[in-house]
Amino acid sequence: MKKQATIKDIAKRLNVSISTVSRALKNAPDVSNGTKASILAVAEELHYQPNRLAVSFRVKHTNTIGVIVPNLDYVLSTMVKGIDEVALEAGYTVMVCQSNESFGREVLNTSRMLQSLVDGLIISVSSETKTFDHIKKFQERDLPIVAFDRIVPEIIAPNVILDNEYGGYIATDHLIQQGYRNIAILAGPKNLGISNARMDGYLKALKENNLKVDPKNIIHCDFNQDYAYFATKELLKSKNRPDAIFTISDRMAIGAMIAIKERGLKMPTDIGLVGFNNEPMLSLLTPTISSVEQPMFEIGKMAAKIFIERLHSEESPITTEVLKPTLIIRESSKRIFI
Amino acid sequence: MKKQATIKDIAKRLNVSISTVSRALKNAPDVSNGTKASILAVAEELHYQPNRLAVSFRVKHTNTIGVIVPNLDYVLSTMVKGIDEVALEAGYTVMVCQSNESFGREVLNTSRMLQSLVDGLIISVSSETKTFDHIKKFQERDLPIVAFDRIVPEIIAPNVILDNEYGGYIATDHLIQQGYRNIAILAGPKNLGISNARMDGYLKALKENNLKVDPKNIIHCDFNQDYAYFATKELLKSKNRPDAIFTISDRMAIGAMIAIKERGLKMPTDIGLVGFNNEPMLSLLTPTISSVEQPMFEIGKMAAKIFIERLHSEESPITTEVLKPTLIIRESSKRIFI
DNA sequence: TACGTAACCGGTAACGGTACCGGAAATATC
DNA sequence: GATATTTCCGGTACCGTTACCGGTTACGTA
Repeated sequence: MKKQATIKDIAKRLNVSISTVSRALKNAPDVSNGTKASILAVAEELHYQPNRLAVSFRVKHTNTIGVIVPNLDYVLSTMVKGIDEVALEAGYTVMVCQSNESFGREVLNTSRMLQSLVDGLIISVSSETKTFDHIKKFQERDLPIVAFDRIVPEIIAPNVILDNEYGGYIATDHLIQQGYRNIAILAGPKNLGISNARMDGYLKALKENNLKVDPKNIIHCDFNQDYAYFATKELLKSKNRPDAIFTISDRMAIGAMIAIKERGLKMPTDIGLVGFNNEPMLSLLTPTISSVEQPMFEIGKMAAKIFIERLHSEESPITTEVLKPTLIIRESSKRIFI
Repeated sequence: MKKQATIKDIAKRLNVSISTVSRALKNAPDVSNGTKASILAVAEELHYQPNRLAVSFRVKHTNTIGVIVPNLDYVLSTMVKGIDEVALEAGYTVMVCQSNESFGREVLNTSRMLQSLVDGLIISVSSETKTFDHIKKFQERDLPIVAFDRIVPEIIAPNVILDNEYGGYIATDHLIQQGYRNIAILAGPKNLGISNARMDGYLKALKENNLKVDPKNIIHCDFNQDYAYFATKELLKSKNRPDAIFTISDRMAIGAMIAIKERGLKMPTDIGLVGFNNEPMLSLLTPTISSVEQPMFEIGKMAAKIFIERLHSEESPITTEVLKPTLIIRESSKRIFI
């Protein structure tokens, strides 16, 4: 039981040629129903399993799609689940690799994938990634790539991303509607795409509501919780302290929350807080925290869908799909009850 | 730039045979240093990339290891990260698939992996999985498998699991040390391995401390938060209500916490609570919740390590590695201060 | 009857490598 | 100087499958 049956075995068994077996197995039209049936029967009997490696080697594509993500946190892993969903549906196998936010890892992964002939790449680039030659190699081989979550500049490829500006806008606008007037933003690192986009939304909302922008209310800091904690602590010390904070990630919101509590301020009365991503834990905190929710699953599905389209029709247009987030309002920012 | 260079191309270029090129590329001893160098140079120049598919096809193994997990939650995804770590180190590529806790998906995934000739399987089975033929197929083909996280009965293979009994023990013992005497357990579904093991630890701790077991304090319910909430609600109504609860997952602990708060009880004074897994959010709740922490990363690394060992030395012994969890004590159970 | 046309099937090359065998040249051994 | 031994390299079969090119056979049509 160690050796796997091949089409040769079943050909021998029936005294037909391997070509006939090959055709019968893929239900080609030029095989009689009789032989087709007997071939199928013998295949069943011998527990024949096609050797995908041999097929892939022959036909030069593998029906597997490479997926590279910086990590598998809540957001990314549900996006991957979305990719998985439609890929499986369409008969593709998904190969997931994590770059761990490391450029080196990402390059290694792309190289391995290229060598094993994945049919293309769906990628959310690492934060370290500044050059894109490793990705361009896919294009040189005419393999489709689609970027999601984080967009890839310099590369002409479909993108599936969140409308980050809109996310920043609805979060800020909501705070304004709740009567907050001196709203700070804990933005991410400067020059980072999503960070700036979310901040643009913030600025737009302020402008639309005729609120002036106070530079002191715009804080750039790392995504992590501790930075946000210290930044908030500083922010709350100032004489004209903000009465609301919008953070562009939930982790940062947590940091801000801790600083707020330490300062003895109450949410939402003294100060409002809105995060980004809507991680499940937010509804467990006291107070529960408002957040902007991404359609993660849909983003994943969309990315895979577009990928498969491009795989089939050589020159489908290169689009960038922008999905809208929704605001989940909870206690931390709900000051007005109607 | 569309076609990839092959050893044939570089052989032609140098007027040597493809065998020589093949040998030179893998640094075989019977090629002179001179030709080796020139071959390497030309390979570089032509951007030669070995076709892994061709190699795998020829040598009948792929240097990729299949990993199947029920999902990619906090625990599992860091275990996968551990697997990734050592696999990459050892030159293996990892192929991760999620079964979504579905038996059908799991079977599909194993089948695809078998067809694409992964070198073996590292698996945490889905909760639906009751039959194991799809896994046995790997063994029939002499492919190593190792089970982790959830053990696989009926299959003779190395296991890497947590010492769940010990986990239950330290959690319960800690509660006892803190002066709690009437300790309930929210166990998982009956007949589930990890559930029973953790409960055994609970029972052992009670026995060692000469506390009698009250059957009403043992609740079997689903892993999810809502069940735990309702179960706890019932539990707290009884006249002789427990003064501490140990839940075998953090999700359940959350459910219990909500019920406790609703009832107006204070942790840790009125009632103690300990969860399992130590998900990051626990330290953000009020009160912060104690929990048993798994060495997730280590479990993943260990699984991969054992896997690779078995891959290389045909008959290394079949062990089951049992890693110890540690207890993280937080506010929800810390009643005695020294 | 003869011929054209489907319908069906077989033979074979090829995909990119590896492994094995064997041979020639260079070197060592006596 | 003849033989034995390395050292280095080429030839070739082969892995499992598909694609392509033909060749039979059977059947319909004139």
